[in-house]
Amino acid sequence: MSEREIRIEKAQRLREQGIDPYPARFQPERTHTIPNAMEQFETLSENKTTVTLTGRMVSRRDMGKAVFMHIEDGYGKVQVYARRDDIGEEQFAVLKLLDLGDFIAVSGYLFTTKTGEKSLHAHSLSLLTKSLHQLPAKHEGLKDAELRQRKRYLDLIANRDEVMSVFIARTRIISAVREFLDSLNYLEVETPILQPLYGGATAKPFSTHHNALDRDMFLRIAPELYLKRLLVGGFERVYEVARNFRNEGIDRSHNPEFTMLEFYEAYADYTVMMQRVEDLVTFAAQKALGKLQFEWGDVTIDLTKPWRRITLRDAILQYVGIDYDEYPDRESLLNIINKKKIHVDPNRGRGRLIDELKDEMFRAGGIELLQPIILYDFPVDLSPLTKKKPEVPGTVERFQAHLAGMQLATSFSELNDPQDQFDRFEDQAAQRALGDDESQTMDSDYIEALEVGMPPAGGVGIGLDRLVMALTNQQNIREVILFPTMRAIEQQENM
RNA sequence: GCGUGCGUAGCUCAGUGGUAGAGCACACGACUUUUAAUCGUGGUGUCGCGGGUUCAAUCCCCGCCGCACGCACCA
Repeated sequence: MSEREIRIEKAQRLREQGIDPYPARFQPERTHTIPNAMEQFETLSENKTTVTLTGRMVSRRDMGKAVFMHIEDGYGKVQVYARRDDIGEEQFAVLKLLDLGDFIAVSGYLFTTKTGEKSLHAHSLSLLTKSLHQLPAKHEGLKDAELRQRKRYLDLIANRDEVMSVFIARTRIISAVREFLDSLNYLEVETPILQPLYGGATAKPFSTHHNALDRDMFLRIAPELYLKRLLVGGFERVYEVARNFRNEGIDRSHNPEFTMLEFYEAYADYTVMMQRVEDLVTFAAQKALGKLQFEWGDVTIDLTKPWRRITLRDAILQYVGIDYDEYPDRESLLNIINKKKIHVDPNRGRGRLIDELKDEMFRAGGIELLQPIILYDFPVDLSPLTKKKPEVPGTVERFQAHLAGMQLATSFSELNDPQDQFDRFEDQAAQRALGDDESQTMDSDYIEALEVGMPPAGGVGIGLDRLVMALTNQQNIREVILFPTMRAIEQQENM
């Protein structure tokens, strides 16, 4: 007989004794959360005040006519001491049918055991929920990475402190991000996830079909083009905490669905947005986690402002030893790259080659480049939505913030010249025709919006999952996403 | 997508070409202040799935599935 069958039978025996293993309500009601009761331990125990605590039974030591156990609620853990003489024959018999994992309510008074543990001395207890499965072994935890992600509830139970603290941090960070933007009079908005055209980033989309409209649609790869339509409409500062979907590979820093913060500000340019990014990240870190220094593996990352700012050109020159401005065409740049024995895809355009040099830079820069850094002034090739920098031909007003070696934010002065935007889309379409299936598609409604007039504006996209990774020392994005995308496995029958 | 590694009890892990083990958990018993409680007794199983080699496969080979890591792609 399996553990599950044993527990189902126990539930049946409880029912036969008139006890519902899944009661709709219980009396008396919970009086305190566990930490709440512990905070008031002195007073409550002195007066032997009756308190009722609830939680999942996570350990248990049977001592004949008495039982010690620990119960855990959403906030803390406490030991319960239940003697037959205190709770009575009937309830003690019920207690004998309870298992690790069951939720119970316990009423009694707080006291300190002779070994010094603050505990709850039960005078009555009741079953709230019967558990039909064994909990993972308490001392080993749940280590299997696959099980941890597929059955996150088990992960949360077994590795409670570590796992819960990461996700609590995540929520606090995102709350702090909202607080920061709200305080600057940014308006949080929602834009379509289901889109007739996808744009705002270079990525492959997930496509789907709307039956009633008989139309193919896409899950958004970015909210960008909608948010900027709102600038056209007259909102000056908008942001969205946007779940995006990109039909691409999965690795330690990529999940097919991920959360991106985008915010746009009229009358600002990318230099203003640099300040915003620094301020936002440091505010969120300080507010949510109370510090600006963070462990990242063996290194301490320091978010203290100001962050290092360097042009992409200078950074690549410093760390890779190539000044790409000296190689203005694709062939000469590829030539020097090959001479330096840097491995790149030889079929790339010049912009892509520079992008690869940027990656090479982070490999070469080592731990120095784990610190926050802002790289600015990018080649125009890869930035179809970015305003050109008038002083430097071939360059756009764009920056990327990197943290812990990951690209954290990308930002630019938003292109608002409809003709220029049209030409860039055309250019993208040409690249698409050449087989680049990630180039952006012509969005003529967006062009029309720009024709109506979008004020000059700066915009930022920040990968919030990655921000959380950096601030919680998690090296894999799946550790900061509660239910990361998994491959399908055949469903177990009878589960 | 490619390469490497891994997949054994509920959990954490050993192990072997001769039909599978430990600790925890679990079952039964003892114990009314224990806390990795203790003591006694007893099981745990499609050894990821499918095929092949072999007298015999959990082990060797092939394919598949899943996961991890690296590369590619991307944020």
